[in-house]
Order: sequence, then C-alpha cells, then structure tokens
Amino acid sequence: MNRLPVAERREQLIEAALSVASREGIDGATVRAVAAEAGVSLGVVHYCFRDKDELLRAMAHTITERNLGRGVAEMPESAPARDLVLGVLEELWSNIRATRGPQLLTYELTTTSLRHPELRQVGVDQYVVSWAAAERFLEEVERAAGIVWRVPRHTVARTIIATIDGFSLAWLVDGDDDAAYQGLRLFAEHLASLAVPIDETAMLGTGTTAADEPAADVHPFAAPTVPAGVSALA
Amino acid sequence: MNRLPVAERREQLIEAALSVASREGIDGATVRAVAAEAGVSLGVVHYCFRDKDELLRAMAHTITERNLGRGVAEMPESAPARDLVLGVLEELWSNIRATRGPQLLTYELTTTSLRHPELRQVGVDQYVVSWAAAERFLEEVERAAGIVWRVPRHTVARTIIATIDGFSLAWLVDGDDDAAYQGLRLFAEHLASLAVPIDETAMLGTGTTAADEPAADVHPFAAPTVPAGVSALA
DNA sequence: GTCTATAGTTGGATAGAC
DNA sequence: GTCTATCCAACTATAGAC
Repeated sequence: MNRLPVAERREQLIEAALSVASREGIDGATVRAVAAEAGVSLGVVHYCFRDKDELLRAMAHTITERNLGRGVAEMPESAPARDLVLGVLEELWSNIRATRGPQLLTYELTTTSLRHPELRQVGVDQYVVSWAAAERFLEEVERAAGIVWRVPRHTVARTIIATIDGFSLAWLVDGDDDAAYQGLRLFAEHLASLAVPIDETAMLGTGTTAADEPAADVHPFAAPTVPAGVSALA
Repeated sequence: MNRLPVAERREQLIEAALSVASREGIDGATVRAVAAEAGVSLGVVHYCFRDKDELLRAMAHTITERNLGRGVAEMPESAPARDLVLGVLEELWSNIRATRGPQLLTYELTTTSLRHPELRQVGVDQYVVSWAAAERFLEEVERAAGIVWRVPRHTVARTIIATIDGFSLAWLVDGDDDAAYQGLRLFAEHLASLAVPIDETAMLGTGTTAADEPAADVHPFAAPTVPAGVSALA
C-alpha cells in the first residue's frame, strides 16, 4: 500500500533480509520470508531485485560495508603496542559476543559463496575488507607505539583475522566465553611480541615500515596477498 | 536389484553422501542426489535412514571418526618442541590443501549444526574431537621434547584448532597457498615459544603438567587492561 | 508501486508392487 | 530389500489486475 521510491524500498528489504538471515540462518532467508519480514508482498521483492541472488549480494555488501565503517575509530597519540593490541581485541571480542546471529551469518555467507559462483565475490570481499581493516589497525599501532612488525604486515593482518575467525567459530559452537577470552588474550600477547621498537631496527637502515628481520623461517618477501581479479572494494 | 544387508547399505550410502556433499556442498546432498550417487533408488535411502537428518548425522559422524583416527601417528622419541610443532603443522596443512571439498564441508556442517537443533551435536562433536586430538599432540610434545606449556594445555589446544580453522577458511576463499603457509609457519613459531623446558619449571615444584605460571598478564580473571584512550573505540 | 494468483521446480517422505 | 509412482510442502519467478 505504502508507496516508496525504489531505493528506499531496497534498503528496507535489505534490512529485512539481514534480520531474517541473522535470526533464522541463510537458508531461512527466502524471498517469501524477507517479504513477510518487511511487511510487503512477494512481488515487491522481485520488483526491487532481479532475483534472490541479487538480494543476497546486496545484503552481504551491506554487511561488509558496515564492517568497514566500524573500523578503528580513534587511537591514542602514543601508547605501548601491547596496550593497543589488547584494547582493540577486547573491543572486537565484546562486539562479537553481542552479535551471535550476524556473526554466524557471515560464516554462512562465506561457505555459501564458496559453493555458488554467483556469490563468489561475496566471500572475497569479506576478506579483502577484513584484511584491509586489520592492516590499517597495524599501521596505527606502528605510528602510535613507534614500532614495526617482525614479519610482513599483511601476514600479521591475515593472522589476526584467521585467529578471530577461528575462536569465534569455536565459541559459536560451545559458547564458552571464558575459553574464548583466554585464547584471545594469549593471542594478544603473541601479537604484541611481534612488535619491535623502531630504534632497534634503525641501524638496519631502511625506509619501509615492513619488517626486515624475519622470524626464523618466515620469509619477509612472500608475494603480496591480493587475489587475482579482486581489485574492487566497491 | 543387488540385495545387501542394511548395515552395508548404510555404509555405502554414507560414502555416497560424503562424495556428493564434498563435491556439491551440503545443500547439494539431497536424498535424491545421494541415492543417485550410490546407484540406488530413492526409496532405499528412506529404508536405511529414518529421514534426511539421520543420514546427515551419520555422515558427519563418519567424518569426525576419521579425523580422530588420523591422529598423530608416530612421534619421534625425542626432538625439540619446535621441530615437532613445525612437522605436524606442515603435515596438517598439506592434508588440508589436498582436500578442499571435504574441508569446506566440515565448515558447512558446523554452521548448519548451529542453525538446526537436530544437528546441534554434530558441531559439538567436531570440536570435542579436534580439541582432544590437539591435546594429545601437545602431550606427546611434552614427553618427546621434555617441556611443559606456559599456559594451560586446553588453551593451547583451542588456539591450535582456531588458528588452523581461520587460515583454512581464508585459504578456501582466496586460494593463496603461500600466504596460508606463511601464516601457519609464524604460528608454529609462536607455539614453539610457548614451550618451556622442564628444568626451568622444576623448582616450581608441581606434579601436574599443566602450566602454573601464566604468561605475562594472561590470567583467567585479570581485569581488562584497556588504556584510557582506547576504550573510546568501543 | 503494490497486490493476488499462478506457473513451474525441487525435494522430502510414503505406499505398494515386485 | 528394492523399485516405481505419487503426494505434499516450500520456494523462485512471472503475469496481470488495481
């Protein structure tokens, strides 16, 4: 009944999709369910989106977009790397804990994207955005703590995302808050141990902020981790 | 046509389910598809399994059972912790790389189990088995390397599984073998750094192999050390 | 723009012949 | 034990009235 410009209707439907999918799982997010959630009839959804895939893609895009927005807001001018790392991980964790459904949904989207070529880009985008956010965080820490990382930044970024994903998934299954928290704390310590004060590396003489001293066998100059055909963050 | 005892038929069907699900994804593992894969007709599957859920549960059970079997085969009588850790992670990784489909399937099973109460136990079992395997491995390392871990064993075990899951998932998406390998190497170094020679802890006088001396601030109930300026990130 | 009605698929589950 | 035939539910997608 209520007439709306298409753009607004789309947003409303995306929001509805997000709600249903977070609550019922990705399989529960049928076109019908989304229409019902939004309080419109079936036809409206198909008027706003070419097909279900386009709706899902739009929904996924909104999610990653928001994850990008919720990046590192402000960082102290100067603080020890350890404190910065610990602080951000704490915050990240409390955020995850507070959003079970959406969190699970992102993993459902990842696995789904791996089985459906039409959604393939969704999974790639998720990681591109996550890794980029992690790298930005690492840069901030470098600046604020006056350090560099013992291993290439992108490797550290990838490690951060992997660890958070792994602990989150396990926590979704067993719901053990303490165990997850313990694990993340331990990881934070590890992360902090990867930071080396800039003075100590000064004598190595280099302009780049990338690490020059690899850990044992971790080679610093591995090829950059940009998957082919993933130039688009947009 | 070919008459078989139910038990064998069941195994055959489970095998078929495993194949289809690994290849086409969990959604592709319909009762019909499984029947086709096994070369039997639809009715047969329903004769051997009460319903689809029971088939999926049986399939999942087979997977975790095999993961349990493929535990740490042999471990040297004596070797440095670092070598042991590196060796096992290498092997684990090459195994994952060689089994994309099944690997992805386990994650699909995890997320699916989180949305369907009837399959809830599947996800729990996956982790129980994984954690147990990791703990057994850690015990072996303790013995062979003459060390104990700086943090409770179950925390380390959980970290191992989380890290492997995280890197695997990312690798499934971007297919970057090098990046995944780099990350796991770095993790191996971290793991090795958690080992402390038994001599150094002897004076602490304790019978348990669990760590009694938490790392720096990794205390179960330590208040979050969030620097003033960082809490703004929340 | 929005609705109802309906076409066309797919898939779970059962009945009953063999 | 195995097969064919069939029922029924749920879903995507479209057509056409309002």
